[in-house]
Amino acid sequence: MIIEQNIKLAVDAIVFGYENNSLNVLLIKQKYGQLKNQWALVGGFVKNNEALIDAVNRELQEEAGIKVNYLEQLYTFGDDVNRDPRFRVVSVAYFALVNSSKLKLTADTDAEDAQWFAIDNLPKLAIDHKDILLTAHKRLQNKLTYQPIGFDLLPKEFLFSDLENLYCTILEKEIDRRNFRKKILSFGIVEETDNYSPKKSGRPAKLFKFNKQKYNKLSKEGIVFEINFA
Amino acid sequence: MIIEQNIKLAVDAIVFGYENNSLNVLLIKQKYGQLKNQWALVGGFVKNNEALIDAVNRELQEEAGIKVNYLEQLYTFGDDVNRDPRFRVVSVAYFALVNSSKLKLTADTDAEDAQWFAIDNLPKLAIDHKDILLTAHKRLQNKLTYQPIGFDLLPKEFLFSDLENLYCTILEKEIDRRNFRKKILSFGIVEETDNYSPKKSGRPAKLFKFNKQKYNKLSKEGIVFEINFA
DNA sequence: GTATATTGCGTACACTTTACGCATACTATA
DNA sequence: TATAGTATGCGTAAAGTGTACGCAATATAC
Repeated sequence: MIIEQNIKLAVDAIVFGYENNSLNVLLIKQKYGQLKNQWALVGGFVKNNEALIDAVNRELQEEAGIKVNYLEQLYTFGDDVNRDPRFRVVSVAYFALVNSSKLKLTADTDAEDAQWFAIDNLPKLAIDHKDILLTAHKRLQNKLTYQPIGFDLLPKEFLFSDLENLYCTILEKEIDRRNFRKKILSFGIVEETDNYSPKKSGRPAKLFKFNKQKYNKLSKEGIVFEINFA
Repeated sequence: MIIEQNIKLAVDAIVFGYENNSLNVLLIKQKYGQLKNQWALVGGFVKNNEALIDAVNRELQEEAGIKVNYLEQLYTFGDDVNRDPRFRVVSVAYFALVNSSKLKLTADTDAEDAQWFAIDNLPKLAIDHKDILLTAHKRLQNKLTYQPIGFDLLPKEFLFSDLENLYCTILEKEIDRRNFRKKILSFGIVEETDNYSPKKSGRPAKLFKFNKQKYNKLSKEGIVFEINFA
């Protein structure tokens, strides 16, 4: 009975990037096989002696040439036995964040092309990858409200206005600039630097940075970092 | 390359029950194979044309003879390629809740025995099932604070003191009885019935019931049900 | 009756969220 | 160099929520 099992196991990664007030997703164009030339999530089959997480990182490297800042398991898609037209595939989806501003995408071994797409302007996607992407989008929106993961989408040093716009863009709502600043600063996990950003107009703004060590410390003490704006 | 994949896919269920101020977990004693006579989570291999969720419900029926009130995917365990001594198994774990008070466990086809164990008095478990269980326990504690899933552990009609004790027991902390009552009632998703519970001492207490329709309605409107007590 | 136990309601105080005012420090342009 | 425009950074009052209790009500046990 066990020996007869004929289910393939894959991993997929939903990689989010943020640039110019736009939330973007990394997609690759399939190079081979039945799904050739279709846009799809980064992903592939798990090797026999490979941890799931290693499989994801390998595919990220092979298909887009990148390393990500944040990676966590999202959900395992395996209820629709026909989700893949080729044969039964159960896919463990992972949720990833990168700072895309200085990133160079290089479609490698298995991909014809790798590109960023705005979340609100996606192409047609292979099989059920659109559903997976929507699940990931919800997770991102949700997680952003109680865990400071937005920093993984930004450069090391950033403006408060960038951080604020990131929250506005991802959560799709207006946030009072002054209350947002107060709230974030009250957590004590962002610090101002001595640097200023070159700007076109308005008062020069300090660059800030995220103190990950302090966050980890406070997090272990059970302190929560919730952002809740009506 | 795909054809050479040799990974087995399983599902496991962590079933929680609550009785007499004790949070319990359902375990089964393995009947066959290399893990014979070891206590383990309900679970087994997924069939070729079976949805993951169907596999879980089937195993719950086959190994313990039960249907559960609440079921959701928890996490997929597949990073340690040697977690199962027999061969590589990736397991999709599910998190389940039942009202165990009127439940009859019947170790069926694949199980030698099926029993409840208090979460703080567990036997030695097969392979990595202890880790899976701990993950589920954390999820339960966490989820209870923002989603009204406690009702799935109680009978249809229950005392406010039962509900309160359930929260105290699972969250492992003291809760002010009067503030808890106010908070829960403010959600508008529990209603009093005309029935009273037979008690040994103290003022007779009304039985309450959970209004799931109303919860679903309010939930869709974006209302959150957070319980946060210091 | 008196002691004990549990329920159900109410209220004051502290703390957090929310809305918004305004000085500051730069650029752009006449 | 005056003036308009723009974004930053700090502060404060009002509304809302959480927290810590007090206490009457209604049962059982003796």
